[in-house]
Amino acid sequence: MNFEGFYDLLLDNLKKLLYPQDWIDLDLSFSKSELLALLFVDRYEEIIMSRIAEYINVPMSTATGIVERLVKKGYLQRKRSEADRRIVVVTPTDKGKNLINEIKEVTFHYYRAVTESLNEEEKKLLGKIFIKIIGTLNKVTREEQENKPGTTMIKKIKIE
Amino acid sequence: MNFEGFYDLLLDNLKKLLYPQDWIDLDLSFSKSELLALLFVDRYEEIIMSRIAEYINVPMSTATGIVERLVKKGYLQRKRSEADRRIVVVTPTDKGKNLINEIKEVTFHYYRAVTESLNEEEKKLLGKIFIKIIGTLNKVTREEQENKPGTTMIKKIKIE
DNA sequence: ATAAATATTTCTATAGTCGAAATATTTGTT
DNA sequence: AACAAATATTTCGACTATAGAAATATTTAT
Repeated sequence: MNFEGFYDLLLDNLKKLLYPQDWIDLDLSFSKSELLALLFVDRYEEIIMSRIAEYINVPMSTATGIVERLVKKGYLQRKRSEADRRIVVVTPTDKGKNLINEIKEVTFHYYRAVTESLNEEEKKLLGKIFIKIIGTLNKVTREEQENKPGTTMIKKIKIE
Repeated sequence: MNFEGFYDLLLDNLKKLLYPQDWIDLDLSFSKSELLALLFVDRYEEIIMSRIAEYINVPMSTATGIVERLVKKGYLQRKRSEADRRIVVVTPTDKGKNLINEIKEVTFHYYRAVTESLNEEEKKLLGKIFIKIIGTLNKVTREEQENKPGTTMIKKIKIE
């Protein structure tokens, strides 16, 4: 596939890519951040507010709102840490855990739909490609940020 | 890659996927819809409001706001159709076209970085997977919509 | 004992979205 | 030709999500 083809394909499907709420069409009205937060909390089983804000990349004040809504909907619960009473620990409720399992199932459904036509070797290769791509994308992004004028930054250069 | 690995990878990178404004980090503060609208208008060079609303999947009232902002920022322009004066035709300005070219360049930059990092075999498989993924997303979404109760629809069933 | 640091929430302003009503224009009907 | 219905779009008002600043509570350092 050449670039032109890729670009057209991207345009055709960008809309779908941009609204992943619709990927996981489970009749739940979640904002993107809420979805992220829920998945993140489930992953670590127990997590503090600052980590959530850090992970979804929003200020604490926003994170408060996101978690607040998930608590109101009954998917998460908050409690103060005993060791340090400034800290708020967030955990999924049973309802939250059930929901995440549903999401995992839907995800699995997609995974299988894509991979079922592949043989073992291809599946293995796919994993490698995936990781390579993500690595490359991260690298390019980082390089671009370093090249950005205006922002003072240390640029690492290779000495051969 | 098995499902567990895939799911972890997805979680790690979902955040990045969800905020594609940051992919195309060009120092312009665009909402997702604005980006979509701009790319869409550029693609057809000349397009009417209803098509825009349809494409980005928002009500007309929202589309009005989106285009309004892009016009204010100088990327798009509106004019009334001579043939039918109810219709508003939207076209990109020169500034808008330049911006889109920049976006295309950045996209190409990423595209090349990824394709260069892969060997022939990997590229081939990737192309296959890409098309498969998009097809699957389209299919699954469609099926889910057909299954939604309330909306009357024809459901196609396979006879074996 | 008190100042500084840390974790979080509350408050206020702002941007984007949506549905309903309003406006302007065209098409169909008699 | 006259007027109702249909179409394309915008305006208005309500609501949600987000962010920065100030406030609160608690812990750590001096």
